Amino acid sequence: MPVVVDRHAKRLKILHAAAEVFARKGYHAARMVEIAQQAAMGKATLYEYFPTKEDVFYALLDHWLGEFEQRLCERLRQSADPLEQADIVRRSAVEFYREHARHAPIFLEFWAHALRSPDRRFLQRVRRFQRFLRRIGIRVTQELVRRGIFLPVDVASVVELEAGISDGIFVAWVLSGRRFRLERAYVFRQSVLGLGLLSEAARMQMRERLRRKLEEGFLTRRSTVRHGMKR
Amino acid sequence: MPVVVDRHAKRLKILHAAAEVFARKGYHAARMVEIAQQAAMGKATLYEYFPTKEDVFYALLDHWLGEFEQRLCERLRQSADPLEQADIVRRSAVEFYREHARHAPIFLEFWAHALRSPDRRFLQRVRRFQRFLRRIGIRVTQELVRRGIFLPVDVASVVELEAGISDGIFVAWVLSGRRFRLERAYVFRQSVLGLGLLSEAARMQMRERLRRKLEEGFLTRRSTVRHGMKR
Amino acid sequence: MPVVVDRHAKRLKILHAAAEVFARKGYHAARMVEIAQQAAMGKATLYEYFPTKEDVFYALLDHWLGEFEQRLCERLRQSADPLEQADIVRRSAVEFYREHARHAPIFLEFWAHALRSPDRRFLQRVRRFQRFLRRIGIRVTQELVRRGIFLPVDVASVVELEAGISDGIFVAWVLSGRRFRLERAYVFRQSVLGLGLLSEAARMQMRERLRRKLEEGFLTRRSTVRHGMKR
Amino acid sequence: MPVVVDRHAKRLKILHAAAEVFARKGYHAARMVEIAQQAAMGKATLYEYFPTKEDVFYALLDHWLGEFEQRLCERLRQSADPLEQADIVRRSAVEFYREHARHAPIFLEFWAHALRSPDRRFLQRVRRFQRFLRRIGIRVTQELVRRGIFLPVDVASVVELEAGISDGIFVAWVLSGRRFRLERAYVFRQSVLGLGLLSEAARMQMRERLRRKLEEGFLTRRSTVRHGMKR
DNA sequence: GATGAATGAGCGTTCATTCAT
DNA sequence: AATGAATGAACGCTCATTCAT
Repeated sequence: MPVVVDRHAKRLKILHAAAEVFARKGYHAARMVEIAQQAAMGKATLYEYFPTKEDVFYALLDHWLGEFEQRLCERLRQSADPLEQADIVRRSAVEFYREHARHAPIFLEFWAHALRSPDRRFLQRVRRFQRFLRRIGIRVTQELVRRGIFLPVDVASVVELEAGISDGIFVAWVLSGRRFRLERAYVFRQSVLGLGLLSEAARMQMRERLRRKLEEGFLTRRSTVRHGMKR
Repeated sequence: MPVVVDRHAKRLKILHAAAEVFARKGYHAARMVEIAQQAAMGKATLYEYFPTKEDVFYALLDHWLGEFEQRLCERLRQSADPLEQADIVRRSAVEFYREHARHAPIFLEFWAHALRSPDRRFLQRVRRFQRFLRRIGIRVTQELVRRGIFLPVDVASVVELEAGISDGIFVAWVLSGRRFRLERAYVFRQSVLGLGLLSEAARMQMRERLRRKLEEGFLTRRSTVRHGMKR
Repeated sequence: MPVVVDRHAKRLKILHAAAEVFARKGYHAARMVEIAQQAAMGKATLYEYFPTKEDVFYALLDHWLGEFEQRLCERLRQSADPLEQADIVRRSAVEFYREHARHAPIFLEFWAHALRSPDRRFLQRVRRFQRFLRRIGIRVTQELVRRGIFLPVDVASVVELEAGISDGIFVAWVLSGRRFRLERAYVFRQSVLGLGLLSEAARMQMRERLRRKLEEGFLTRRSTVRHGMKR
Repeated sequence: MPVVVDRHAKRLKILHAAAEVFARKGYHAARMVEIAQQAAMGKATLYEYFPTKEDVFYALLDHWLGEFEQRLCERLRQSADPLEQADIVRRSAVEFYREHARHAPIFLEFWAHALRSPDRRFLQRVRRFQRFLRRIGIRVTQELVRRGIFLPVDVASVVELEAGISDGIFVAWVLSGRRFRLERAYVFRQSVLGLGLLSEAARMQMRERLRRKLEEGFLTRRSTVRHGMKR
């Protein structure tokens, strides 16, 4: 039993080390020996836990997505209100990305890798995660429509769009060198979508608040993307 | 003079070959010899045109982005109306992505590469392209606000969001195995944003049409992401 | 501790193998894989011990010169008499060259390489060795002058000349296909220099013996250079 | 006929260009394209004159040695006195080396190459040159012995030694970074050998002059090898 | 005759993985 | 279980040489 615990802890240690090195160098430029050094263990020990380098990469993907899935499930269980749930999802995503800010470029590689590796696990895992997120999104959105808060819309499309926006903001954030506040961008997104999707009644109620958000934007003076990009 | 033409034509031939191989295998797994074979020339000939493999990769990025920039500029010159210009941008983007559907995963790699290569050109080029797009977006959006078509909003943030959404839809499209129609997704996005950003007056006018779009969605029955993902 | 021994032993094994291959093919024509085969190990193992081919080459130079320096130092410690020391130097040089007869051409390459490689270590090492030899030569010659055995001469020049002669004989020996006895050539050199540099008193004493050497020469009938060169 | 002249001139032009590049980079690091550029002609044109790179190298060796042989022959024809002839040989050698000071390292490479190239021409040509020099040396030395100027010595050995010394001084000169005056070193050599080989009668006559040379040495203060070597 | 464009054979080096301890 | 030493398969790149004009 303690052996199992140790084994699991060591696996995690390797994954954390791998995350650092992958983030720093990229999957291909990362060397197994660097990961081993980062994990403060011998090179061959890695192979006791993962049969190949690609398996380490996959395990990292699975670990992160699984962790997020689990955390989100737990939190959603604490509220039945769809609006609150929408907030939980958004906050969880932001939190997750912020925690892994250093590792952000790895996600782009996961996607690229998933699309081309003969190893189908990557694409399958990514899609499973997408289905997971979309399922939640659909449940929440359907409830919003049912309650008359949202206009009658094609729920699946809205969710697909929201998910895409989420990834898109993330990409922009990473490529900009993380020069804006991710939370504010998500709130801004929410406001725009809200103004677009809310039913007339709900809209009337929230209009002023949302418009103020739109006027504010999310690109603060000190960290405006446009300025940051000038160099 | 014919030499110049030949040289340029051969450069393009190499880039097209490289695009195929990079798309099929990914940048790292792509072998120079494969690119040479694909281009129906000797391996060393590549090196007459590009000093390193990374230079081929960069040249491809530059070629595609430059091509898009140029094409978009030409088209925008043909209209002064901001609404039409917004349409031109959207249609050009969709057209570009569709043309390069086969090469789509390469863009994810460009991004990932830009974020980590010691070769700064990649990031610089990507950011230059982003500035180019955002500059146009800002001009168009400002005009829309000025004319009272859009609500008063933080224009830079809206443009940043729109750009992010655009990339996000593209990522979703690619990861889904291109299971939905890209144009329809863009139109859907436009409708949601429109309902969110339009001034009351403009909104009244277009509401019915936009709502119908929202009800329709962009995930057709035959090519729904959820279905596609079942496997 | 045994690890260190092994590591050092393996390094030497590689150097010996490299010496064979360099001697057979020359530095540039020598292939790393040949050296590895000669050393009965995998190609990559070489790189565990030496980062580049040029480093192997340098290590060989350093190893040989260092070995000679060390051996010579030890032997010189056993005698304080300058005449005996001159003999020790001469005998050590001959012994060294004979031991490395097979590798002789490599030395020409060391010289050529030292003169042109951007890697300054080669030239620095060769010059350090020269300084080492000249320092000893100067000490010995100064003593010979001080004791009145040699005429008053510019010691540094004599030593420089002697060193040059030594290298020159070596080159002639190698280029002739080693067709004369190296020791005898060195003795002959000693006799000529002796007759030239000895003071009158010393000269009187040794004249007959030296003249006999001069009459004998060092090109034996069986291995005359002129004969060897007829083809 | 004019064609032949042109062809010969162009051959020479190539050889001069090759000499520069070989001297700068060494035989192996020298690129055919560099030689072509240095010769201000197209790369393929070289191949109209020399079938391979090694042929250029050989032609250069042959050109230089042949030039020297021819020049020496002409000069020797102008005097019958062996002492004068010895001077002519020495002066010609010094003159030759000085003219080709820039190319000096190439000679080390000729030697190294001759010893290992499967192309026997190199060794044969070098040895032919050695025979040529030794033949002259023997004639001169025999005459010196016959006239009683030199002691009775083994002429072939003396000549072999002298040739070796000549090469040795050259090597020392090159490796030292040409920090001493080559002529003075040769004169110094002559003095030492003279004092050693002259018969009693001749010795008496020249003793004072030669001893002064020995005291002077050839390492001038400003350009002493020892100083130069300290760095 | 002169040449630049084209090329494939070849090599140094890397690194994921295995093995012996 | 843990590891450093060993390794071969693999690849980017070079360059002497050839070829088409």
